[in-house]
Amino acid sequence: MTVTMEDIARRTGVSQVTVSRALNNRSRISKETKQRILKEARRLNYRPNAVAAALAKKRTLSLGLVIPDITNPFVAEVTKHIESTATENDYSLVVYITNNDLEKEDASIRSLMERRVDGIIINHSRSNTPIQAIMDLKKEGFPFVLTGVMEGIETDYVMIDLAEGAYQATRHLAGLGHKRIAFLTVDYGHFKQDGYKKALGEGGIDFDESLVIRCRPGLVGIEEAIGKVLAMQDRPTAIFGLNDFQVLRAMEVLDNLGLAVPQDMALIGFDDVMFASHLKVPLTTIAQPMEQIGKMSVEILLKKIEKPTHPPWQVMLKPQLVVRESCGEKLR
Amino acid sequence: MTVTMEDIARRTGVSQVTVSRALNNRSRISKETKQRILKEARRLNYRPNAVAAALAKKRTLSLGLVIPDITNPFVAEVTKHIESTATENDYSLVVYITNNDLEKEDASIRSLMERRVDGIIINHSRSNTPIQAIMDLKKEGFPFVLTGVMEGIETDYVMIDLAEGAYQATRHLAGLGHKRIAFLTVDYGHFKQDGYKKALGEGGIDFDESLVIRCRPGLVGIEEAIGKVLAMQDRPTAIFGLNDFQVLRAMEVLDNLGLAVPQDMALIGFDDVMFASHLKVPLTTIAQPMEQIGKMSVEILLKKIEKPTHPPWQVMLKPQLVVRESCGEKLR
DNA sequence: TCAAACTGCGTATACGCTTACGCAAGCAGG
DNA sequence: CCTGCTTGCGTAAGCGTATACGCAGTTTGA
Repeated sequence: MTVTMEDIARRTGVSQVTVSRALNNRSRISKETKQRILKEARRLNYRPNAVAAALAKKRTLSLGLVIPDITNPFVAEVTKHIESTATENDYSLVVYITNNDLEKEDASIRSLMERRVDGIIINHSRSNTPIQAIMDLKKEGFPFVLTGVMEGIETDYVMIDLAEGAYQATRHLAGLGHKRIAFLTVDYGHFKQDGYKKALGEGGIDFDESLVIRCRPGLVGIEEAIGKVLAMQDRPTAIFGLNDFQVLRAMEVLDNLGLAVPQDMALIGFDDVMFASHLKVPLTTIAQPMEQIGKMSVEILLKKIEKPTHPPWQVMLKPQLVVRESCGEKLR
Repeated sequence: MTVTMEDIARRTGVSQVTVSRALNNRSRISKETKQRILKEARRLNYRPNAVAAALAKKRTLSLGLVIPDITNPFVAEVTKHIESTATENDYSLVVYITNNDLEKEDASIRSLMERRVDGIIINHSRSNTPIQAIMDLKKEGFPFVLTGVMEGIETDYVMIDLAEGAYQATRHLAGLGHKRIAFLTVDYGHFKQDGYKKALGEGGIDFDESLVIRCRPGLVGIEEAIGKVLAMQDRPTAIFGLNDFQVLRAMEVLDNLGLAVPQDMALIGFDDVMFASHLKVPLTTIAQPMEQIGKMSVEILLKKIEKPTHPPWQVMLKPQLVVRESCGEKLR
């Protein structure tokens, strides 16, 4: 059915190895036989079998990507750049979407290992909950890169300076006169908390433990948290800690309650996603360099594949405040 | 380095074939040896080599996906359901993003063929420009499904009744009193045109050829087209034909010119993407059943893989008008 | 001018798994 | 007691490619 090197060899009167040499542009073959073989290959519509090549070379020329939610425009944009960088380097991308399900994340990574991808990029959504499959990758020396970090394990990663982002966000809010700024920690909260505290300090505002609210994952988590914020006596005037995608949900909740942004509640996002500037109330947010994140994670992974024993490459990228309207004017 | 069935066989004193039987849960093996083998496999931390299995079985248990732009929330949402349906059936997904580049689309499909994925889902962005790689798929009997259609080739597909969608959209606009409705055709325009004309007819509005404007691909195409619309004497009061993602760009252009939606120009989208209801002016649009599109394209592809010679499965899904604010109230 | 290097191939083997088939032992039925 | 089926393995072959190595003939260099 499908044509193999053997077929071409038979028809051109050479050995399979010679065909391999011709097709892979190797030396030690004469111009003439090479041309003859290439011509015959084209005539037979030969398609190299990458599976067989992978088995022989122990290299699949494919990378794995594990992400929580492609529907989040931030993830989508990063994915776009991961894909383009991968294909530029002749790698294909095997994608798994976990929906924040840790079991599926674990299963996805194991599946990628069995499929013998050359390396894996993981956007691990919960920095503080380690996952067995990732520990295994580390232990077995399987090349992988984290987008973000996982606590308690020394790995290659590309991440954002979250403390810096949180600092900029909180400082912005404080500068506008907000004193009670609720801090919703969905994940990576502990990184952000440093920046949050620092900005409060500089603004002469005391840190209030009751203002930091731990969210459960998923959109319900957001709703619950907003509820808690609104129920507080001495109600906060601003909320920080959600990413743009989550802020969208928060806006919806507030809207349903007849509360206006930013008059009744200031909101600040994280990511600076495509639609952020197009919202009813354009979103003030912390921009992340998505192209860089994507590009660098692939580049680091490829380096790791070359030198698996090299000490971890770790990149920390800077985020940047983008002021729009969701935090409003100066208070009073 | 990595442990194989051979290793397990040696350590348990059986043949490699017996190990294969144990691990793949085949019959003709005693409970005891099976347990012994499984235990040893676990002890050695054995990971099956899917590449070798694929070569032997001539089946990779992976599907290819070719999409134009993962950054478009419509595509992202469909992709999400494609992925989940694929993994539910033990398939992995190899994703290529073309950025509307036909050459990359062609290359992506060829790459997937060489990688011997069991089938391919293609979101071909230009229904009217056939692509050689797709013709080859067809000719060689390689299983694939189109999300949308390609003219001049009989294939399996899952698509939306675009004429119906266009009809609903145009009727809605006509019902609000719009007489001059610009029709921007980016792609699949000829399908939509039928519905557009039908609704005009019912509304007692003459079809005006000059109102249909062909857009070049990409965001610049949108800008140009908007420019043309605005430059027309007897300027149209509404624009139809763009998808939600493109409408976002249109809104931006209009906004920059100080034109208000819907007062100065009514806009209607296509897709009903996640952010549509959150925009400055919430978007009236034609909703597509994204989950169904994703699920069905995988299901059809899997059927095709089972029976490659079966006549094409072709599914036509219904879209639905969602009225919000971007077309405004009744005119006058 | 002769050894050394290079050219253009072929043969053998490996990659890790699956599938077809063979074969001895055990067991049932007549 | 013999036939025929079943159980529990093993052996052989194959999937399509890459790599190591060998070898005759030719070219190169001092």
